[in-house]
Order: sequence, then C-alpha cells, then structure tokens
Amino acid sequence: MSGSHIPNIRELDLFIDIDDANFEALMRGSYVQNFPPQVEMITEGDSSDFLHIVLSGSVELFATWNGRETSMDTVLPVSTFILAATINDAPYLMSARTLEKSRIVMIPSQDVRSVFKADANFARAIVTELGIRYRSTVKSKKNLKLRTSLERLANCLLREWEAAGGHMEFELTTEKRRLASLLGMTPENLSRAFKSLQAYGVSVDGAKITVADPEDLRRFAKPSPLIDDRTL
Amino acid sequence: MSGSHIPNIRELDLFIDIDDANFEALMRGSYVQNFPPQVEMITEGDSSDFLHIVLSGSVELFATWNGRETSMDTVLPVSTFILAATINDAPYLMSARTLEKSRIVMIPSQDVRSVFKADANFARAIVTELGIRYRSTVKSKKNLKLRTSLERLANCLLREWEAAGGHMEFELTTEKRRLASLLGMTPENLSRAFKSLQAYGVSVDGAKITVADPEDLRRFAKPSPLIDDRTL
DNA sequence: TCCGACACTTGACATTTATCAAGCCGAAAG
DNA sequence: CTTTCGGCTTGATAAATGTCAAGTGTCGGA
Repeated sequence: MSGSHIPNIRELDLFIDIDDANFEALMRGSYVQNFPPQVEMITEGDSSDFLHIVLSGSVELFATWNGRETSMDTVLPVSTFILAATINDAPYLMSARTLEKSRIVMIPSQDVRSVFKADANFARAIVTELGIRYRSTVKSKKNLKLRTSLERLANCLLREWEAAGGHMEFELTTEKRRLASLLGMTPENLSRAFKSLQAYGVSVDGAKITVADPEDLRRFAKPSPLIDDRTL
Repeated sequence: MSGSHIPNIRELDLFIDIDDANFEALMRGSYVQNFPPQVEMITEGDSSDFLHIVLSGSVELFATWNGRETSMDTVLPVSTFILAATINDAPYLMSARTLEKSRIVMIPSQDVRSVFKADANFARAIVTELGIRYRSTVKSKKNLKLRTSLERLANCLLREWEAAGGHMEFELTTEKRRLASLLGMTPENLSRAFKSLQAYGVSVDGAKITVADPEDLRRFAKPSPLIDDRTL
C-alpha cells in the first residue's frame, strides 16, 4: 500500500508500540480503498477477513434483525473498527457503511492475528483498545436501559455542546434520522423530543442547536461520568 | 490464599497459558472471601482495586442512575468479572452483589496489571476474554434496540429451553423480578408477557416453564446467532 | 428555472410499556 | 399452626413511544 498515510496509522495507540518489522508486515499485506458514500463495506454475519481503519470520511456501524435496522455507532478518523471480530476470528456482529466519501485501510485479519501472536506489545495495545470499546458499549447499554429517550437526547446534546467548546450555538454533526436511531428512537419522536427540550432552553433550526441555559439543561439531563464520559 | 480451589482458577482460559511464576505471584497476593447473599461487593464509580473471580454461588452485575436500577448481567462460577476496569485502571462502570452465598477470589488489580505487562500469554488471554465480553455486550445492545420486550422474552426462553436440554419442561434459574430487569422491563410487564406467549405454547407455573411447541415459539422469536448465540 | 427526491416536521392515532393499587400465594419465622 | 413478608399477579390507568399520513422545506439534477 502506498505510504503517505502510514504515519497516521503508526501514531494510533494500537500500533505505536508495535515492533517495526511487524508493523511493516501488517502494512505490506494491507491496502487502501476509496469508497463513495453509502457503500456497505461489511455485512454482519460475514467472517472477518479484514481489520478496517478509517483514514478520512466516516463510517456507520449498524445492525439488523427481522427487517429492522438500528444505528450502533459512528467511526471517525483515524480509528479502527470491528477489532474484536478480527482477533477472535468470529463473524461480524455489525454491518458497516460509509456515510460520506471515505478512505479505508484494510489489513487482512490473518496478518493481524499472526502479529498479535508474535508481538506482545501489539497484544497489550489491543487489550487497552478492546477495554475502551467494551466499556463504551457498557455505558451505551446503561444509557438505553436507565434513561428515557428524552433524557438520552438531553445528555447527548450536553456532550455535543461541550465538545463544541461550550458555545451557545453549535451544529449537529449527525443527520437527525441517524441520531434518532443511535438514541434508540424514531425520527418523529426525535422531532418531538427537541420540542420538549425547549422547556430547558434548547432551540433547533435545522442542524443548528442553541443551548440558552446549559445549567438548566444539565439539571434535567443529570449527566453521569459513568455513562457520558467518553474517556473514562 | 489457601490452595484447594487454585486448580479451578488455573483451568480458566484466562490463566491456563500463563507462566507458573506469574500465576504464583497473582495467587500470593490474592485472597478468598465468603460472602452472604445480597452483599454489594463492588460499587460503580469506585476505583478497581481487585479483579474478582466467582468460585461458587453467583453474582449480579447491575447499574444505577438517578434513583433507577437495572440488572446488567449474571456471573456464574467459575469466571471473572470487571476485567476491563482492572486492566484499564478505570473506575467500575457496574456494581456487583452476591445473589446467594458465594465464594469470591480477589486479586489485587496492581498485581494483575503488572503480570499483564510482564506475561505476553496472559495479555493474549485477556484479549480473547475481553473480545468475548465485548461481543456479548454488543449482542445485548442489539437485543435491546431491535426487539420488543415480548420478543426478548421469547428468545430468552428459547435459549433457556435449549440450555436445559430441549425438554418440554424446565426451571427458570433467575428470579422473575431480576429476569424482568435483565430484559429491560418491569415485573408487571414480564407477567403479562408470559401470558402473551401462551399463544405460542408457553405456560408458566411458578419457576417451571413448559414449552409445548418449540417450533411455534421459534417462528415468533426468530432467534439469530448474531444476537442469541452465547459462544459466537 | 422547474421538478423531484428526501429529510424533516406535525397531527392523529395505535401500541407498547410503566405506574399504581390491590390481592394472591408460598416460604420462612414465630 | 399462624403470621408475616415479599415476590408475583392482575386490573385500571397513565405515560412513553411507534406508526401512518400528510404536509413543509431544501437541495440537486434535468
């Protein structure tokens, strides 16, 4: 694979402590591909042939059952996805599609597994990565089981508001229909939920959100580090 | 710690490939404790001082927010719990309480982390373990987001029915109020859900479940390996 | 420029789920 | 044996959420 983006990958926590020769081996077998928007790269149930890394663009992880579909996560550059399936040599539990034009690195799973066996530093980095993802999923499950959809939206907005630097106005980075699915609700319900949050100083104009009184919103949302902290 | 149950622990996938000296080091610093039922051993938010292993009895993992509580998982012997928090040196995301009289091994997290750094085989075993737990949580999240509570119960019963050897009758191993919480519903709703499943040949007498027509139930439940398979 | 597709919204309505308040029943203690 | 407690059930009701249908508005292509 051509080398221009290798530095980006090398800097990932997952690869930064790995032995040079092993990193080389991974890169040699891998290749980069440009995908147009809305292309399904991975289908749940398939065997995990590649570890994927998003270099640019963005990717949606989603799952289906019985004709229904739900959005599970968004993957932003630069990070890997579907690591657990690759390592355990198990079928994908989620599907993945590009949200926009995206540049994706694909490393053959066999290579990842053999370097995992050979390189202890890589194995340790994978532990950290898996630990973080595991914990993030647990938080998401708590969010779903302990909160109503209105509370989930309120906390989601607080997180976005903070990520945007705490300014009164900010733009939603996620299409609303997808945001609804991520939050476990329908688009119609999301619309109504936004309206309900007007009572706490939230107003919406297209993708532009205004939080007039963050403290008021926070009193309603009751954010908890054990659910809402991204890094914890 | 007294040595009688060490063989049990040694046989765990997590420890089976670990170096003898490192295993000794882990056991030396650890100790065993007998807990009565309903004792909270771990409180979410606390720092993870110990890796826990259930030797006998059973443990409930649960989470709380804003005065609400939900059951997240049940831990049966012999297995570890709260591994991710220990390895990442992060606060517990879930609380843990004994469901019955239980024998618990507690290994200081610092010891686990130092052996993790020193022993590559241990690190690799942790990867497998975390991968399995991560995937299990993803399946659980899919279950919650893609299915109604009735569908969740139907699939849960099918799994229990199969685990019990596929006989027409079997006993629920979980108290109903807790089963309800695990499935993300109220006890009242669980009662009504059982009644609704009568239409598919399910009858209930206390903890005894009768599945008259498994195929009929399966047609309704539509189990999927990507949600319901424990091992996948 | 006009048109069509599509996301979003809104209202009416149906379904699902939770809450509240009894009442039932079995297990454990007195 | 009786009492008590707690889990379970049931019915009535309320709240949350989803569905359907009909808009509105925007954006990009013809």
